Amino acid sequence: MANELYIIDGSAYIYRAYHAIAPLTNSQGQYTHAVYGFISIMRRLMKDKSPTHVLMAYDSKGPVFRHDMYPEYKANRPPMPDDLVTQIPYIKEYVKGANIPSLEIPGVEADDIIATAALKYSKAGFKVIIVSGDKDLLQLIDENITIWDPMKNKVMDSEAVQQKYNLPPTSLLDCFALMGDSADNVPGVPGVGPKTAQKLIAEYGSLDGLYEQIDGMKKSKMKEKLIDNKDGAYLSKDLIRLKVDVQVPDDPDHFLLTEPNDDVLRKLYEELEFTTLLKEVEVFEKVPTKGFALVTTQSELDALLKEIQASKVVAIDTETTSLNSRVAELVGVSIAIDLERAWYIPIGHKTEDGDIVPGQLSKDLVVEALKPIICSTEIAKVGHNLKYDYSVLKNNCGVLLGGQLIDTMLAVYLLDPTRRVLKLDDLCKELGVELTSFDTVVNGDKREDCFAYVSLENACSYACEDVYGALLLWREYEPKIVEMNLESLFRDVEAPLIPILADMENAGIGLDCDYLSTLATEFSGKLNLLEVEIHQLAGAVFNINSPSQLGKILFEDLELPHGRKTKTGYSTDIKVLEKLAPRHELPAKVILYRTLSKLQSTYVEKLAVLVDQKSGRVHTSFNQAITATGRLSSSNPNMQNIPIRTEDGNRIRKAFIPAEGMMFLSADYSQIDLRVLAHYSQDEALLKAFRAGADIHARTAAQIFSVSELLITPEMRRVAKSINFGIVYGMSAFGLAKQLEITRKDAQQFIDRYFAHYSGVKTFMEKVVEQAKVDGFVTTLLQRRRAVPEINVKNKTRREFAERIAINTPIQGTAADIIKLAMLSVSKEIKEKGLKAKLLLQVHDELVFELPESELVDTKAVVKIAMEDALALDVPLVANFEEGANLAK
DNA sequence: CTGCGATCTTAA
DNA sequence: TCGTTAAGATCGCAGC
Repeated sequence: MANELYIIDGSAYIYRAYHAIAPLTNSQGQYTHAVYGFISIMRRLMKDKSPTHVLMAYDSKGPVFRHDMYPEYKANRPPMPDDLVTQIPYIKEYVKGANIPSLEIPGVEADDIIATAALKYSKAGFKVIIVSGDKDLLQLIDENITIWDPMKNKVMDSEAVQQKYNLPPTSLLDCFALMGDSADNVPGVPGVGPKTAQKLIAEYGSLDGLYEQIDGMKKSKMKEKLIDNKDGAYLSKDLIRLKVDVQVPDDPDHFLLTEPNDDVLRKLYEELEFTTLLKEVEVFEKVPTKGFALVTTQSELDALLKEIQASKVVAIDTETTSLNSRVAELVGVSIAIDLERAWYIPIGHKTEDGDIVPGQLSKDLVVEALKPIICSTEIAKVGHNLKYDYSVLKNNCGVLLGGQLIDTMLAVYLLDPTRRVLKLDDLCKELGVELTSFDTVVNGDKREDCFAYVSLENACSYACEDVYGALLLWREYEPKIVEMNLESLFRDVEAPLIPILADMENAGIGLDCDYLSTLATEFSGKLNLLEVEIHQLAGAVFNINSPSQLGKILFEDLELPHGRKTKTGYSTDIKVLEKLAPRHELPAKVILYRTLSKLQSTYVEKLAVLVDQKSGRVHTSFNQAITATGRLSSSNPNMQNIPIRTEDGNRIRKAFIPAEGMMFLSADYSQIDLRVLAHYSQDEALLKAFRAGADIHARTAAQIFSVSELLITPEMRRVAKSINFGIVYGMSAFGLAKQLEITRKDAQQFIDRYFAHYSGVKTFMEKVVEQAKVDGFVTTLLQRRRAVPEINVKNKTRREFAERIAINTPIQGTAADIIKLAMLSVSKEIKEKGLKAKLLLQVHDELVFELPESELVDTKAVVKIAMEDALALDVPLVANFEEGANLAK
C-alpha cells in the first residue's frame, strides 16, 4: 500500500475553530477557544486516520505575490480579530509539541505550499490527502490527490468534482476565474456565477477556448460582459492559480509524524487550563513494588502473620475464578499493612492442563492461619468493593470478614454520589498512580477463571497493587470523609450494611419455574395472536417494537393525528396510543402488545435465565454506590421494579415462592417521603395530620376542595395524591396539569390551595433552595451529601432542574437513610433473638422477609419496632405488613 | 460485531 | 422547558 501524506490547510482551520467554538478563556483572561477547537480537529484527524506523514501549511504573514499582481487582492478582508491574534502562538506551540511538521513560506499562501507539496510528493509515490474545505484546492485533484473535509467528513475525488461541478478538476481553475471570489476580492466576470461559469467552461472547454470562439456566440448581455471583462477573467485566473514551485523539502520523510513531546504539551495545557487534555499527558507514578512479596512457604506465612499482628488496619483483596461470588473459588489473597508492605498468598493457581501449580500453600492451611486476622473485630479491613470479598470468604472459605469495613468504593461514593467512575484503577489514576489492569495481567484471556492461569509472580504484583491501591485511596479519602461530616454515615450505616446486602444477595428468592414456564407459553401465545391482528389492522407486516416503524404506520399510512414529536420522529408512548384508541382498533392492540411483551421479555424470560440451577433461586445484586440520593439499586434482575399495578403483573409476582415451611412477610413504610417532609418543614398541618394518623391524601383532598374528609370521592383523592407526590418532586403547575390532564390554570389553583394550607412546606422548599445556592450542596438528616453544581447557572432549565434536585434529594435521601437504619436494626434483632427470618429484598420503602410460619408473630413484632424506631422524627413512622405464600398483592 | 443514544416501560 | 430516583429491552445508527 502506498504511503499517505496528509497536508493540512492550517490557517483555514485556525479560523474555523475560532468561529465554531464559543469564546473561552483561562483564569488569566487569555482567550483559548480557537486553540481548543484547533486541537480538537487535529486530535480527531490523528485518531481517525492514524497518519504516518503530515504537513501543516500556514499562510505567511504580510503581503504575498498576488498583491503585486493585484493590490486589491483580499482587500475586503477584515484584519484578524485581536482575540485570535493572541491565540496563534499557542496553536503553533501545540503543533510543535505534537511534532506535526509544518511549513510557512514568506510571500506565499498555505494553498501554494499545499499545491507544490501535493504535486511533488504524489509524483514521489505518495497518496496525498489534502485536509481542507477550500474549493480553490479542488483544481489539484487527480488519481493520487484527494481532499477531505473533516468538518463535513466528505472526501472529494475526481468523480465527486465531476458530480458537483459537471467539470473535471483540471477545468475548475477556468471556471472559478469566471466566477471570481467575493471573499478574496477576486473580480471574475461580473454577472457570472457558478451556474453560468460551469455551463460556459463545459461548453467551450476552457477560458482560452471561450475567448477564441466568443465571436461566434450569439449576441447577448452575457457576451458583452465577457468581452468587457476579459482582462478581469485572466487576472482572476492568475490570482486563483496555485503556485507549484515554492521551496519544499525533497525528502518526503521530512514529514514523518513522530511521538508528541508530552512535556511541551503538558506545559501548554497547564497554561491554557485544558484539564481533560492534561489527563492524557499526565505522568503516572509507578507503584513501588519493592515491598511486595509472594508467600509460598510456612515460614513466610508465619513471618507475615507476625508482621500483621501489630496492625490495626489491613487492606485485603481476594483473587478468584469468577465474578459471581457464589461460585467463585479462591485463587489467592493479598494483604497490605501499609504503602510499603504487601503480600500475595497464592492458593489455587493452575497450569494450562488444570494441574495445581507447585509451591503453593494449601487453602485450608492458609484460611486457618488467616482466620484470626480476617475475623478479628479489632482489625479494620480496607478494600475496594468489600461486599464481594465478604461473600467469597464466607461462601468459599467459611470465614466471616470482621472488623470495621472500610470500603473505598463506598467512601468515594459518599464524597460524590453522582460520580460514575468507581473502579479502583481509575480512581488510582486520578491520584496519579497507574495500576496494572486486569486485562493486562490475564493477557486478554477470556475464560471466566482466567486469573487461575496467571503466573504466581504476575499475580503477586497485580494483587499487591490492588491492596496498595485501596490503601492509597483511603489515605486520600479518609480526611475528606471526616471533613465533610460523613464519618458516621460511612462507619455506622454504609459499612455495616455491607454484610447485610451480601447475605440478602446470597439468600436469593425462590422461583416456581414450572409456573413461570406456563406463564411464558400463555404470554407468547397471546403475543403471537396480537401480532397477527396488529399486522392485519395495519395492512402491513412491521416491527411492532420499533417506535419509528409504528409511527409510520399510525401517522402516515393510517393518517391518524399525531401528538407529541420526539427528536427522532412521532411519539408512540402510552399517552399517545390511549388518545388514539377510540379512533382505531390498532393502537389499543399495540398497548396490549407492549405491556405483555414488556412483561414477557423483562420478567418472565429474564427470570428463567437468571435462576440459579443449584438453589432454584434468583440472586439479585444490590448496588450500594449507584444512586445520587443514597437509595440502593438492584440489578440482574432488578427486584425493585417487579410489576404490581396490573393483574398480569401480579401473576409474575406469584412466581416468587418461599422455601418449604416458610412464608413471606413484607413490611412497608407508610408515606415515608411525606413524613420526612413533615419533619423537615415542621409544617403545622402536616405534623398534625401524621400525628393524628390521618389518611394524608384524603386530608389534602379535603383542604384543596374545601369539603369534609367524609365527602371525599376517589377522584378527589387521586388528585390530592398526585399533588402530594408532585410536591416531593418539586413539580410545577405545568407538570401537574399534564399528569392530571387538567388545565394549567386549574393545576395552579390546586397548588395555591395546597400551599395555602401547608404553608410551612412552601417555606421549607424555598429555604432548601436558598441554602443550596449558598453551599452548592444539599444534605440528608444523616449528613449524606449531594452537590448541586448547577443551582446558580444562568440557563433556566438547568437551574430549575437543580432546584428540584435540591428539594427532592433531602427527602428521598433521608427516606433511604431511614430504611438503611431499619435494615441494620432488624438484622441485629433477628440475630439476637435467634429468629430464623431472613431479609431478602429492599424496595426503597419496603422490606421483604422469608421466615418460618411458626415465627410470624415474633418476627412481625421485631420488624415493626426496628422500622418504626429506626430514627426519631417529629412525626411517627408507621410500617404496614402483608404476608403470604408469594409476592402477589 | 460492538457500543451508544433514544424511546419506552417497570418500580418507589 | 415544564416531576425525583433507578434498570432494562429494543431499535437503529455510527464506527470498527
